[in-house]
Amino acid sequence: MKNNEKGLDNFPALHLENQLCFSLYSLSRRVTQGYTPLLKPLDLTYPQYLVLLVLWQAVENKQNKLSVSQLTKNLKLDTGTVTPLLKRMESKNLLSRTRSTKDERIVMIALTEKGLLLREKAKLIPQALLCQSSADQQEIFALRDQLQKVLTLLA
Amino acid sequence: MKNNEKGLDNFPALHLENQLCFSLYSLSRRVTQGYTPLLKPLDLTYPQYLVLLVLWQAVENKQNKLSVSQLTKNLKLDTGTVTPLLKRMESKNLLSRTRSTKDERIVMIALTEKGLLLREKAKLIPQALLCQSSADQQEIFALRDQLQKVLTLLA
DNA sequence: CCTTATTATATTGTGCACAAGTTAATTTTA
DNA sequence: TAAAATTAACTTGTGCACAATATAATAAGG
Repeated sequence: MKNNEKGLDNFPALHLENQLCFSLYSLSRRVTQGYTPLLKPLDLTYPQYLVLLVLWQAVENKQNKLSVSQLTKNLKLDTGTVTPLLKRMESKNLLSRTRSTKDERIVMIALTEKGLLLREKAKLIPQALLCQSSADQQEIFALRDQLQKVLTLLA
Repeated sequence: MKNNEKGLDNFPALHLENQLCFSLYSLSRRVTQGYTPLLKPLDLTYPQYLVLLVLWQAVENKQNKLSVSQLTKNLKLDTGTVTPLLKRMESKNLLSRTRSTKDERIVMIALTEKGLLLREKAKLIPQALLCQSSADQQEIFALRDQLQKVLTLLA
């Protein structure tokens, strides 16, 4: 009887621990889980936090409104994800959605006072995560740069 | 008027591109998107493919059954994710779910013939992805090892 | 103009992901 | 050995993620 009739062949390329994809997938979820307890007091989910990061950064550049498409581009998510996400955030009074008068296809997103003020609490989060990670800052930055490099290659 | 009344403070730690978390999150989704066109001909989603990877590897170790909890441990997912995932795969006739007689709390998962044979098609996938990635194998392995290292630190 | 194409957002349907709570079987312990 | 604790899997509810499609407004071409 041949080996493969018993399913005893070796397919090392198919082993879970050999796959970059699985490491990425696991670590990404693990990191999100690390954020959860810090975001819960702010009543935010992780994707909602990412939306606020983009809007807060826009404010620093004196842009107090972003279109939905600018947001989806920044977040690298599609409208099927972002539209309901923004609606949930609107219902929590974190931002407003207003249709542009110049071009009525466009919906502009602006932070509310509540959404802007949340930044004061959120600014403590990155440092808190670094502390609990026991990985030093150099390593985190190196990994981030390597990930961005691969992401660019795939884009 | 003070600077922060206009929201013009700088919060570089809150900038999207400075956050490891966002790079991980984006790249992980991007890699899954790379798998999708290759998995579609096999009628598999990415998490379903991961389940099969675990089961195929078990077969190589002459284990033709794994408990649900062994699967969740390998995949680092919780039962609320895995139970419905396995039911969908059972309904596609990729695997069987049988309650253990020794301990009736335990449900054992085994590949069907169809699930086992799918490995022959799936074994082409890792190489296909490497080819389209334009990143060389050394770099992929280095990144994978770095991710696993961080994952261990956080575990 | 008026049609055709494009763009911006929204909707629908499926499949994860996970917190929280449930149920039932087994193990531990008093 | 009966009560308490633990374990394994399931269920429920919310929130993404994305493919595919729809709708409506604007732009482009004839």
